[in-house]
Amino acid sequence: MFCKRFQKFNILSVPSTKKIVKLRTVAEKAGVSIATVSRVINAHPDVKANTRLAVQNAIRVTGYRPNRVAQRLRSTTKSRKLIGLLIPDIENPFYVDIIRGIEDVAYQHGSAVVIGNFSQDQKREKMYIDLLKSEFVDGFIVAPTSSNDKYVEELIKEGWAVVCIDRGLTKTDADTVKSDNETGAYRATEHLIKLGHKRIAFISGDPSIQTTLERIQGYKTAMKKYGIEISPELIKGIHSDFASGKEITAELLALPQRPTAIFTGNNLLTLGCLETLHQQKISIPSDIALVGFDDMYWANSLNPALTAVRQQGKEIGKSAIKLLYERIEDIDKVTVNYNIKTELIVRKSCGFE
Amino acid sequence: MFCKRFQKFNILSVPSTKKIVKLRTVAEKAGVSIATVSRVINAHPDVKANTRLAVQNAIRVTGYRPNRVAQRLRSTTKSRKLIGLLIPDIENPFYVDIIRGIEDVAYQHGSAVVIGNFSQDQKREKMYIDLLKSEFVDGFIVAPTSSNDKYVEELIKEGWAVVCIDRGLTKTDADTVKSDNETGAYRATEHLIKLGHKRIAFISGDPSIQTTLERIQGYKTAMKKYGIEISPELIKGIHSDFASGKEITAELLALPQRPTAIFTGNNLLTLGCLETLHQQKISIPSDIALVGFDDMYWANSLNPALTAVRQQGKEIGKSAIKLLYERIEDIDKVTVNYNIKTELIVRKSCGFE
DNA sequence: CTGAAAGCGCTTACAG
DNA sequence: CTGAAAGCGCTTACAG
Repeated sequence: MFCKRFQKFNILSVPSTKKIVKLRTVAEKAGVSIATVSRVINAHPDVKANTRLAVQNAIRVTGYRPNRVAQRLRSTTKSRKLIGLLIPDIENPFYVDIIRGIEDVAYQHGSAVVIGNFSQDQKREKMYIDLLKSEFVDGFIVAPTSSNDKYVEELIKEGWAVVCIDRGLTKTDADTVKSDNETGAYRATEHLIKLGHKRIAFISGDPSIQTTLERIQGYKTAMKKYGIEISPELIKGIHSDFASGKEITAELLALPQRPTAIFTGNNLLTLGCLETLHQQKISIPSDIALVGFDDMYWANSLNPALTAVRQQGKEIGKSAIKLLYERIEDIDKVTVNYNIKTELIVRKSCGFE
Repeated sequence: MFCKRFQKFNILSVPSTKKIVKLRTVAEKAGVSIATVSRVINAHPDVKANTRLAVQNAIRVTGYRPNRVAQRLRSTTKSRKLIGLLIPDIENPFYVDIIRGIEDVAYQHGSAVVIGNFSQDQKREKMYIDLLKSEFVDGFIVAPTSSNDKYVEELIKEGWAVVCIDRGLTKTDADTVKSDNETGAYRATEHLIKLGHKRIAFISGDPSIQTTLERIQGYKTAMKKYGIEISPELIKGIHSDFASGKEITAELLALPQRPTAIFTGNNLLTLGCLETLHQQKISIPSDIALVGFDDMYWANSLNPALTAVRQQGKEIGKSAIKLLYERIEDIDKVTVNYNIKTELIVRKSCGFE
């Protein structure tokens, strides 16, 4: 058979079919049954040391690798090292940080991660949930679309191992790992207040998301604490994306009485805000001070460098997958809530204290 | 049985085991054999219309979803809609763009994507390749670590469907989708030259990567074309990351004869460069002009907005997965090479023409 | 057009 | 401690 694909490599070579070393091959090599080989692979204790050695040797010699698909189909009880990850918006680098943390731990455990990005679209979310169920993942890490995301609730009720990230669920108990949004927003607002600002705008992001509400709460608490009146016109949120940041900043600048400081609710909003500010030649921090939620990798390359609330995205990811492993191990254990602490990184976009 | 997990929801509820509607359930409901149900699911033509309707109805009523694991184990010939994705560095947002393109098309096709981020680490790459093989993915999309990445070559030789992204393979024929790096670099350099610059530095990134070499080539071609002498001290590359960008910029600035313009080889290098520039209070573009390879989402939020070579990351991803589907369909078809065009986006970091 | 049966590569009681 | 056998949920020749 002639194979175009390998012309460059060797004109006579034939496409080898995918190599298939099975349990049977190893068993024959080692002179035992496939059951015994299976036991060695699964570290079953009741195998004689000599037998184990012989099998391990046969595995090495044959280059055997278990077929994970067959393993997954056969065994219902144990974890088969496939994790489903449901991300609301892969364009938001905050989630990429989380993915990195998850992937890091998954790699240590030999788990594979199947990713589904649903772009805040419920239909798409549902499709991915169904798909991941059909793939019989061990469990799900998911950022629910809302705090009463019915698909995620259903998943939990059906008995799947689920860990929520970034956002929790109100009606159903679930392990949750998120940032301490309220404190983070509080600190950022307080920082601005201490610098003498009173007209502080908050570009909040999508107000239907719990995270947004918590950040608004933090902002308000700080304002109240320092006895500053809260003007509703200064708290604005539509979506949590770049375009909204841009647009709302323009609205804010057009206000009869301009804010002297802006606090943006996430990294995309910050970038949108910056674009408008630069376009209108507003200088930071002399004309307007700026703090952003999310301390991204580019924050220090901005001019001026951005003062920002750092969320430990990678840490959130790591905690989430560790919790998921525990949940897989014991589906009925008490649920926990992790509030990963945030940190205000003071740089130059608010001026100097 | 008491279940802590559902306390909040309903103190009496019991964890339902995962719902299992199988072929058998549907078959009984429809009064046919499981073989017939299977045929309907797989859109086999030889099913009587009435039967098909009855089965489809039973599927709907029972809420049946095929077990993809069993499907994958059983059927060797057809695509089972699981794609393996091997990414060298998920921290580089360029790859995130690619992932988005891939995910977009995968979603349309009902494919799941298993992701492996190997952080430029060959051992990790190997582990993920083995893992994805064991999962019997339909095919791989991979950015090889180098142009003679032996693991990827092996994969192809073994008969797996593989599409390379961002970087090609020299010794083995493979479908490849990448940016037209040389032209992109050429245009950026030419832009600087036309603005009157002669001492143009190029912070190239990791010189062991093919992509880097192509960009260096583009830079050199432009310099020669316009009769400008190439000073080796102005072409520097270590790694393709933030730290290198920062470091090399500092070296460049310390040169007896400073460059008047810098061209950075990727988005991470650009950010590193910017940090050093801002720290040293070098003003852009009046002290130094800057062009970056990669036009990221933050480019327009910089001050000044960055002139950059846009790579169509999302487009690369889309083309790659489409090619992969074709390759899965026909493993022996002639390989193709796509050079996705780049575009110079002129903004303000080089001054005005 | 449809069904009975074999089998994908494993795991896991069960028996010895 | 080990093996023979059943079976996970499907697909696919084969026979009718």
